[in-house]
Amino acid sequence: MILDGLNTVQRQAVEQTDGPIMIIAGAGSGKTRTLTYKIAYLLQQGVSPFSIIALTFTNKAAKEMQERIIDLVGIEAKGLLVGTFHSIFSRILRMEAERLGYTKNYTIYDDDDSKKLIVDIVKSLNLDEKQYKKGRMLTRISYAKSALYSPEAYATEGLFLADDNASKIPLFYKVYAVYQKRLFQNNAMDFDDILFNMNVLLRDYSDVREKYQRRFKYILVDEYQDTNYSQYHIIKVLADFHKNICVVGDDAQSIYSFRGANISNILNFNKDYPNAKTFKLEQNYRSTENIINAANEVIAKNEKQIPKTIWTDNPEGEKITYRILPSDREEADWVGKKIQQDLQESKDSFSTAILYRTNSQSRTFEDSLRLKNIPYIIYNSTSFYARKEIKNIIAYLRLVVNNSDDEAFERIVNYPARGIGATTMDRLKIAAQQYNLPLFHLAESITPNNPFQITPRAVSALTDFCLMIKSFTGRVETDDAYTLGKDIINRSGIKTDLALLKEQEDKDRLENVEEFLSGMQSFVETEEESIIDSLTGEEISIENKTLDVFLQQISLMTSTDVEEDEESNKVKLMTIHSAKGLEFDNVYVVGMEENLFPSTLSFATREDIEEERRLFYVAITRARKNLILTSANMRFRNGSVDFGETSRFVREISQKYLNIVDDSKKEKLSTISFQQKENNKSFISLKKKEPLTSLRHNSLTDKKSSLNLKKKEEGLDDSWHLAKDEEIEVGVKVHHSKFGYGTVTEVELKDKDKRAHVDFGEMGQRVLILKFAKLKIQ
DNA sequence: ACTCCTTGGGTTTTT
DNA sequence: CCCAAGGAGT
Repeated sequence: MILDGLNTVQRQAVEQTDGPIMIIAGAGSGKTRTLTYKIAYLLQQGVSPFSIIALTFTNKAAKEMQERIIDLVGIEAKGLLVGTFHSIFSRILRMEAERLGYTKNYTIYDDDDSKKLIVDIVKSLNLDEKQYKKGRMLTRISYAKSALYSPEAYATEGLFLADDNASKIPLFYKVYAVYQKRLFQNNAMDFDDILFNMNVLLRDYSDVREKYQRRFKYILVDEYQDTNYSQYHIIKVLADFHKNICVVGDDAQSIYSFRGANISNILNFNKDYPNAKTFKLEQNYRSTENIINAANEVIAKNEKQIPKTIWTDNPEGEKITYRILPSDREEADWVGKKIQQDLQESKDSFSTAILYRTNSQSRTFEDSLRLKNIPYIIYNSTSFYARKEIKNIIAYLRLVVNNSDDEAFERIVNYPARGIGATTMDRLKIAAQQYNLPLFHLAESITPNNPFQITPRAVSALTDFCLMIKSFTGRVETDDAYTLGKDIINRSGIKTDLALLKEQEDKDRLENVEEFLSGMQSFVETEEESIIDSLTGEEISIENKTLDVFLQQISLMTSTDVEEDEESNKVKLMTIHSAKGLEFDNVYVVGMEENLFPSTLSFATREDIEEERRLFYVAITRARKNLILTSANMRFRNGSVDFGETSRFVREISQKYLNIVDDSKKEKLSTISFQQKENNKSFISLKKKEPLTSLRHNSLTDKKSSLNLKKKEEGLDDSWHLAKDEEIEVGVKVHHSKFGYGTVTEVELKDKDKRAHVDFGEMGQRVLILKFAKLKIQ
């Protein structure tokens, strides 16, 4: 019997097939295991795979689940609908798009596209771009959509309007309205639209609603604590007929409120479904006892949570290491060296991750690992597809598939250069706005004597361009993605353009293009999926290997969606957010400093701090065996230097689980290995005699910064010298290599270090630790 | 029309 | 610091 591998609660949760079910699954408690067994169990009970839908947050989680189910029950699992909210609903929307006025080839806009569109709109409405910032606009639009407020509904909601007024963006509702109109005109949806429109579809079309309500007899939702209102509502509607809904989540791991996730969805599940059965998976199979104990201590500091006791049978394990280092560079250096040692000790197992709060922290670690020849992979939110040359290719593909895609049109109409410059584009855009038409449709019908003052030469260039695109468009339905994509890349001139250039950078780009093409090829070569509903014989969907399907797929891909062989035997670098759901033997949580983690931006409210704490909880519960926390006393951030105190989260762990090593007070040179002295001579010499600024990340290559340094040093004559600690007194004039001239306003002794508060005038008030600051004095 | 350079602005997390 | 947008020069 397949349920043998489960513990009592897991088994109960699996065997309870019908009715509303909530599974509270602590970190490492076998959540995925329970979910996959549950689906396997349903199949074994004779439930058709076509009547099961399982929703996850990442493609990776979906893929893993699907594979594990196939392992359990074999080929029968085929036809199961397992995927992310966005991927499954965007597929359903493709089939039903016409009802909502889109075509099935609608484009999915990413944040970049959305932001460009917003800038355009803000300009056209003559609004102040500094007040109506694109990022802010997008966040607000996203917020409105996630709460299911259409532009019309938004404009009649007094609370929103009052808030916009108070925030000095009273016309935001207009931006939102035009944004939505333009998206629609472009036959495009942003990420939130996929969920929003799914809601509209279910609300307005009873046949569609009933079809899916009846079809999905069993609905399973992973990471339920991270659903927003829009997602919550889709699930609620879909489950309304059979009411077999099983949600799995952990309120302690809710970390996405910034994108609208609402923790009350999980906290209030029992209110929505009063007869719901709740199961708590509390035994942790992943981590050592020390790690679990520490994690429990940390999360106990939060007020809002579902009571539960996470425990483990695992051995106590090593203590958690907390190591303090002098600077971000030395932090990265130390982590690199430690990983190198670990590697030498256990050659075959290679399960190590470096987790950080912000993407920008990856740089120093990347440098450090590269220097030591340790293979690594960075999961960055700006991934392969975000590279310029790839974005250009994708824009071609998008325009071919969906001629109305203005963002794509603008991006490539003159790449490679074909004589369609800014003036022409401005005129074309004015015309398009006048007629409320997509750019392409205007461009293809324009004549030499047009009323828009577009020159005959430009008209001819535009016509040629449109004809070329159209010729490809005609092949979308018939050709496979690879054949068509290859032709587009060859005939558009992109390849020739890159091949002509001789710089190494262009060669790299050309290589990326080839890689992209081979990605298309493997997409085409994977088996075609045709899904037939075994109950009704109805064809549910056919995923042909055409370009439109390819595009839809890649627009929902993220940096974590890489092939397994690409990530095996590599150190994995990612943000803590991306690490959710993953586990590693060795986990380094770096940058454990107040202001960085928790982030300054979270200090405002208790809720925000609690979310940061949950994030920390997620971070430490990724570790199976070894957990290492590090912090740096000083760190370069946004061009200036930060002095960080130990994060409050570290202090929330009792000493009995911690092994604290303060490596920041030692003579710095002693921490640098022989190998590095060889490789990094100038780094050392800089450190010896230069002030702080030369420790910057790029000190070896960044010419600009050394120039800056010189500029600031100019005017310092020989009478200026490095100040001794005792020379620093209130009122003394000092010079700092980065901040310039200043006056000491206060001197204090803290953590055994003498610190000076210095007023640098325009550069602001700074608190400097004297032993690092290398202040000069006359 | 294109390229290079300067300037200015942002700076948490992402499907 | 890093990027993107705008300006100046070719």
